[in-house]
Amino acid sequence: MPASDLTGRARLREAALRLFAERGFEATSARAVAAAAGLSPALVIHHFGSKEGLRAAVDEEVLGRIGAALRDLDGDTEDLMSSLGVVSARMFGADPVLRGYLRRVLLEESPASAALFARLLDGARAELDRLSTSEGGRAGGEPDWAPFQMLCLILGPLLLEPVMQPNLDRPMFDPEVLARRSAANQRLLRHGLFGPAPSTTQDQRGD
Amino acid sequence: MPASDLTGRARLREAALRLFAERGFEATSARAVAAAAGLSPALVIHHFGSKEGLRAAVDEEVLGRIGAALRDLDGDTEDLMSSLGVVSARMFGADPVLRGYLRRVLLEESPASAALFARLLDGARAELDRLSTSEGGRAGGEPDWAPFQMLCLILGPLLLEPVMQPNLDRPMFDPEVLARRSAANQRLLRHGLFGPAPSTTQDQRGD
DNA sequence: TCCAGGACTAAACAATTGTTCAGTACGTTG
DNA sequence: CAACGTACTGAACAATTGTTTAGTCCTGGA
Repeated sequence: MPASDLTGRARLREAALRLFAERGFEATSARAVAAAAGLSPALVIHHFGSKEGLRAAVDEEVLGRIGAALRDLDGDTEDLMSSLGVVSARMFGADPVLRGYLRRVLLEESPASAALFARLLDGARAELDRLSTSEGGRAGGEPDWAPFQMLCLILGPLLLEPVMQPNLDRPMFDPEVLARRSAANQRLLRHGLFGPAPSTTQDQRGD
Repeated sequence: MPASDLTGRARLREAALRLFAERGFEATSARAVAAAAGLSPALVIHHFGSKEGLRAAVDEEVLGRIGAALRDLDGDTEDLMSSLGVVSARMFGADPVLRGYLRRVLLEESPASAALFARLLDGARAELDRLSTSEGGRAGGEPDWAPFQMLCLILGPLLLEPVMQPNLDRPMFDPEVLARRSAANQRLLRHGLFGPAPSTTQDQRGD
């Protein structure tokens, strides 16, 4: 039981993260969180002031993890167009709980979620700028929409996982499946759906 | 007051659709639905058996509307690649309430939502088949992922509307904005992000 | 006319909700 | 040792939840 060597506050936060991701915030009672942490419901108030305070703490924790992962990423920009794919793989792919929580956060209209999305959008824009100069050409179409399109391709699988997974025989975020999807996304962004054939021995990083 | 000439059952269902779309199912009380419809909470039980039954009725209504729109669509396949864009425009674009409800439905893992998504996926697949033969070439990359990518581009704006809208100065589903986005999506699917320049006098249908 | 049935309501039900309160155990500091 | 603050608890609080019950109103068929 590795959860038990955490402080009570942290145990509550972890349990809340898991339950909020599974059932959503409204559908999760403070009692359920406390029970999952093996503690008294009154502790939620004692540590976080209110259930809403608990949500804020979980939000902060999650956004912190994402921020850290994004910061780690700036170091290894080995290949163009690969970075956001690595994010998607390392972060979204790794932890199903984090995926579930993010899925719910991105659907709300809280300032925090809008800020997170704006950050992701900036990342995509920067990546596309680098990419377009290296690719020689100017950005196609409406350059305003390109970063958004890119984000749709990356976040789509995250958001649609619950409805898409039943149509597949393998886990969507299995490393191999994710790598193949990333490769397909790269090809789409570069050449469209009907571009040159994929080189079968291509490396499988990036997005 | 055009809502008042509906039967009580329909008024409850409409109010529920609106409130569920706004706040979500769990966060909406049966009393709130009844109050919005100007009726007694007991009527929810009388007409639908339970709050869950009300949700089922709303689901059926919404899926019915979508099904009808999809069926209407089969007639006018004027141009390749345009159909799903028209769906997105006519259906998702038209009604913000429907958008909100769909957004929430697609995030759940109910059998109904998976079935709806499977239908959309089939539509995308069929569209891409038609498109790939007309386009001369075989489908690029992993043809398994192509329909999913297409759906991500179409459903992405729907799902991400709450977090994306704050980054824009015009409504995301304004007809003109939506047309421009559809055109950008078409170009991406055909030629990638760095393909030929957009012909400025292009018509604005499709996706 | 009577009456059967559906639409509809007010009032109350038990259960669950977030939260408060009084109090215990415990380590730290004076 | 005393005092204190912090982690923590069980029991209770008021409010809200979905649902039930008993009953009223009204319409349509016999």
